[in-house]
Amino acid sequence: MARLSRENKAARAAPARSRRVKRAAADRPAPKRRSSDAPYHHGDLHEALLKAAEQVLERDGLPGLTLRAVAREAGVSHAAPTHHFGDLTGLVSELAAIGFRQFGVAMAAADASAATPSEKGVASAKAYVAYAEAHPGMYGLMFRSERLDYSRPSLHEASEASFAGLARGVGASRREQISKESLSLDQAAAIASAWSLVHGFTMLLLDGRLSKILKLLPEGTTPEMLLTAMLRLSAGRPPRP
Amino acid sequence: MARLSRENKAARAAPARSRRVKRAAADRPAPKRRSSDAPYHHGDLHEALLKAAEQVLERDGLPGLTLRAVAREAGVSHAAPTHHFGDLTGLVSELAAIGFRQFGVAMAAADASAATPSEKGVASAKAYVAYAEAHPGMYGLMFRSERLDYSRPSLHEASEASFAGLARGVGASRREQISKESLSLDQAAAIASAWSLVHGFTMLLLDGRLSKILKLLPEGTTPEMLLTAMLRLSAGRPPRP
DNA sequence: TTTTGATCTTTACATCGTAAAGATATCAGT
DNA sequence: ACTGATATCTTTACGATGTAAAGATCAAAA
Repeated sequence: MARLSRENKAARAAPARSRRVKRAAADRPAPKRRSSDAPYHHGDLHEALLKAAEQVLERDGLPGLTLRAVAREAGVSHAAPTHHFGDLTGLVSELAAIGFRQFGVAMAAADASAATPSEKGVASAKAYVAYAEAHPGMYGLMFRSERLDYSRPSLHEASEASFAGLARGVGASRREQISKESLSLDQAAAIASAWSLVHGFTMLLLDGRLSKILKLLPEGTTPEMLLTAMLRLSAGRPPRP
Repeated sequence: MARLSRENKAARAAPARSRRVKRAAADRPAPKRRSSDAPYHHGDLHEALLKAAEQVLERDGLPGLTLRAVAREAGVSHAAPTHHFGDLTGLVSELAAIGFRQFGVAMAAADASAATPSEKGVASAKAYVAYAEAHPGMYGLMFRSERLDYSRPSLHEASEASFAGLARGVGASRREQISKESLSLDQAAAIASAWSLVHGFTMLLLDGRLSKILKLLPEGTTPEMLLTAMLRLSAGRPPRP
């Protein structure tokens, strides 16, 4: 089951160097990249840590995303991230905020690429699922992590923006303005339905819970084709042969 | 002996009793229930551990569900669960199987309580969400835990049964038989849509991501009312004032 | 140049999962 | 009834993790 048992599999770089060399700035961490984008003290941690965290996340999944693993990946001591993010919740929340921004960009691009409101809806839904499939670790972090702190401004704002985009898209497909003050039950139901459908589909797909359904479908049917059929249904169209 | 002065933060029950009395079977663990269903060695662990695990889960959430916390709750040593479940994955998987069975019972009851296929669908959907609201820890364990082992027969079978019930319900509402051999794209889309909608709604609700929408609705609008409106929409009914 | 403060490293500790060895009670076989 | 075998539970031990605290190091202000 690949319990990931020993965890020693890292130990990639500089196992012997820690002899307390003192002085010798050229011998800094730098086990990985050493590009010129290190204009600061030891380099631009904060940014480097976030990149390392995303790599660890997509490589080892959510359970592998630990402060120490990120520090290893970035080639710094295990306590270095603390100074930049406070604790694991801090790091994870900042990373999730980045995810929501990437996600928002992808959704906006899909929306802009389609002409009619109905086409925009389909394109957005496909982009939604496509993002999750391309970045399953990130999507899981954003939507299933118990360690997110939404009181952090960056995360709050980024996720808020994602939601606003969704609400605007649904409003457009209904040809009405979505107020920021109040919603009719019907508007709320439309928004919640769209979000629930696509979010639920994505979660079930990432969790492998649709594989049985997909296996019973004609050879070569992709998740995207299934999603398309679902959207056709919920749009009230007649079944297609 | 009786080190035990470690991990005392809980210490909810019987904190003084661990005096190592040797001999004296009546003084066994039994810090909690002491019913007559203890026909075995020290009592019926396995069952007691599962009950303790559910309590810990619903009290402290998924992150609080640790092997040692369950052992504490049951009043046994921290390594006792290992012998019954192998590891944390084992315990968690068995507990999830129990959850799927509870869940299946609730869904079947809802289905049986309604008359027409369409009413059955609505009742089932409400029962789905109601179960998750009543047992948020369990639902999270079943649908968002990364530590489930579906190769375990009990879990595989229990979750399989849940899915079969869902497929059967959707088939009934479409007045057609769902084959176990193959599905049409339309049938698959109907099943996946129903599941995605209700599962997505549940996840978003439990994560608090619908609270903003609910807050913009007329005073006193409950999640269930929102769900009802959503189901009305997806059934293709006209909006209701 | 010297001091200061931010950045990073060491060290330390409590908790967790898990393995292994020691204790204890139940049961089978005589 | 006694004795050994076996399942059950406890102790002990180890590596991993998050996090706090103290020490070291470097950029830049003074």
